[in-house]
Amino acid sequence: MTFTYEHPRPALTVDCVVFGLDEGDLKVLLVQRDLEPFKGRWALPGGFVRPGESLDEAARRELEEETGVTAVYLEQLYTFGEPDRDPRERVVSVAYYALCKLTEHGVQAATDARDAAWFSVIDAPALAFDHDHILEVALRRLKAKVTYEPIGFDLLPPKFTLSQLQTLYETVLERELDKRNFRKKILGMELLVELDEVERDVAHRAARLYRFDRKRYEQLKRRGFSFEL
Amino acid sequence: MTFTYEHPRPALTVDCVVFGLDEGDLKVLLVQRDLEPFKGRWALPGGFVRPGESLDEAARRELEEETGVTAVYLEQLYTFGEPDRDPRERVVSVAYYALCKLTEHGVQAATDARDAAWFSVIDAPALAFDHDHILEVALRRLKAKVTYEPIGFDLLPPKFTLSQLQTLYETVLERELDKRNFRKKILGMELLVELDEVERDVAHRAARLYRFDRKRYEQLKRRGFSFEL
DNA sequence: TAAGCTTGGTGTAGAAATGACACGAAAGAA
DNA sequence: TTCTTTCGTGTCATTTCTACACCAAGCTTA
Repeated sequence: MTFTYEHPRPALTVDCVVFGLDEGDLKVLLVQRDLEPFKGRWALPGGFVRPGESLDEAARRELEEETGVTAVYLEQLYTFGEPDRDPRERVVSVAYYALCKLTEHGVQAATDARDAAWFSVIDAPALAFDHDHILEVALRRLKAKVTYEPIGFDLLPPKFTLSQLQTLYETVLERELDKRNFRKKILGMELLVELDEVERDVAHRAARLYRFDRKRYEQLKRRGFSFEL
Repeated sequence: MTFTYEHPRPALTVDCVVFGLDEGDLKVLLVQRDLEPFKGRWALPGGFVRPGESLDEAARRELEEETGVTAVYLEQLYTFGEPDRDPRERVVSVAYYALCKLTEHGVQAATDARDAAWFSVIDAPALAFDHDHILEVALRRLKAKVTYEPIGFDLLPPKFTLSQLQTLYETVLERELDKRNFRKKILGMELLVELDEVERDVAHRAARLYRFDRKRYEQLKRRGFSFEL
C-alpha cells in the first residue's frame, strides 16, 4: 500500500533523550542502529509518527518499544528540521526528553529490546545523525529546568534521602551545593513529606527518607508559586 | 506531479505568532483565511515547509510572504501535532514566535499581502484551528522569556527612552514596575548605550534616548551573565 | 567493647539584593 | 508667567543569599 500527495512531504519522526541517574552519574539511554545509515552507531531511541497518534504518544510508544522504558516525565524539547540532517531523505524530528528512575529500568534495558544501554552523558560515544546536537540541547534544557521546576524527583526512587536529592542537583548542574542551604531551600518549598522511615543497609548513620508530594506541587503551582533553587 | 511514499505522512507546516508593540498595547499579527476550512476566520500566518528549506527559513519566508513583515527576532516555540487539529487531514505544525518593531510594519501590513492586521492580544478574535491555543502558549513563553533574556528590545524602535522600555515590560508582564528600581536594574545590566539625543515633539520634558548594545549582550552572554529582571 | 570511621543533621552572621517610597527639574501649552 | 506633564534621581528597611563547623548516630573492626 502506498500514499500519494501533491507536494513532497518530509518524513516525521520523534526522538527521545532519556536521562537516568546512577549515583553521581547522569546517564542517557541509547540504542545501537542495526540498519544503514550509521549502522552500528549509537543513536537516540525514536521512530516514525503513526497516523492517529499524537506526538507525545508517539514518543512514549517508541521509547517503550525500543528500550522497554516507561519514563515518568516526558516533555517536548525542540523540533529539528535541517534539510540534510538525514542523508537518505528529508526527515523532520520532534525531539523529546524524558526522565526515569534508573533503579526501575536497570541493566535489563541493555538486553531487552534491540541493543539499548545507558551511557554517562560526559563520555557518550559520537552519535548518529545530528543526535549529538539534540543531546546537547536536551542537557541544556534539563539544567535550566531543574533550577525552576521540581522535576528532578522523577530521576529518584519514590523514597529518597536529602543527600540523594542534593547529589542529583549537583550532578545535573555540575556544581557543588552547600548542604545546609540546600536543605533549608528544599524543605522550605514544602514539597517533601518526611517519612517514618530511614535508609537501610548502610555502613553509617541511616538518613531519613522523604517522598515528593506531587499533589501539593500541583496545588502550589496553580497558585503561582515558584520553585527556584 | 505527485509524490508517493510507503507510509502515510502528515503535512508539515510552520505557523508564526508575531508580536508587536503599540504604546501600552501588545499586538499580534493575524491573517484572514480565504479558503475553507475556517474561511473568513482569522488565523496565524503560516504555510507548508518546502523541500530544501529549514524550519526557521520556512517560518521567515511564510511570514514575509503572507504579511510583508520581516521580523527581527524569531524563535521556535513548540510543535503541535494532535491528530485532529486540522479537520481535513493530519497536519503537524511547528510554531514560531516573532518580535518586530511595529513602527516599521505599521498599518500598511493591513493592506499589503492578503488581509493581515494587528490585534490586541487581549481582545483578539477566536482563531482558526488550534491557533488560540498556540497564541496562548506563545504569550506564556514571551512573558517567561523577557524576564531572563533581553529580547524586548526587538519590539522597540532602535532608539528608545527608558519609559518606553518600562512600558514594554509592564505591558508584556501585565504588572506595574517601580520606575526607580526598574532603571537601576536595567542600567545595571550595562546593555544600554546612552545617546547624545533626546525625544522630539513631545509636550513635556524630553527624555533621553538609548539604544540596545547587541554586541555587548553577545559578549556578556558568552561569559555566562544572566539578565533577570 | 572501645575506638574509629563515615555520613546525618543542625544555626548564625555578614553581605547582597529587593522593594517601597517623594520631589525638584525641564519643557511645552495655555 | 503659570500650569501641566513627564523626567530623573537616592535612601532605608526588609528579605534573601552565602559562607561556614561541629556533634550525633550507627556500623566496622581491632
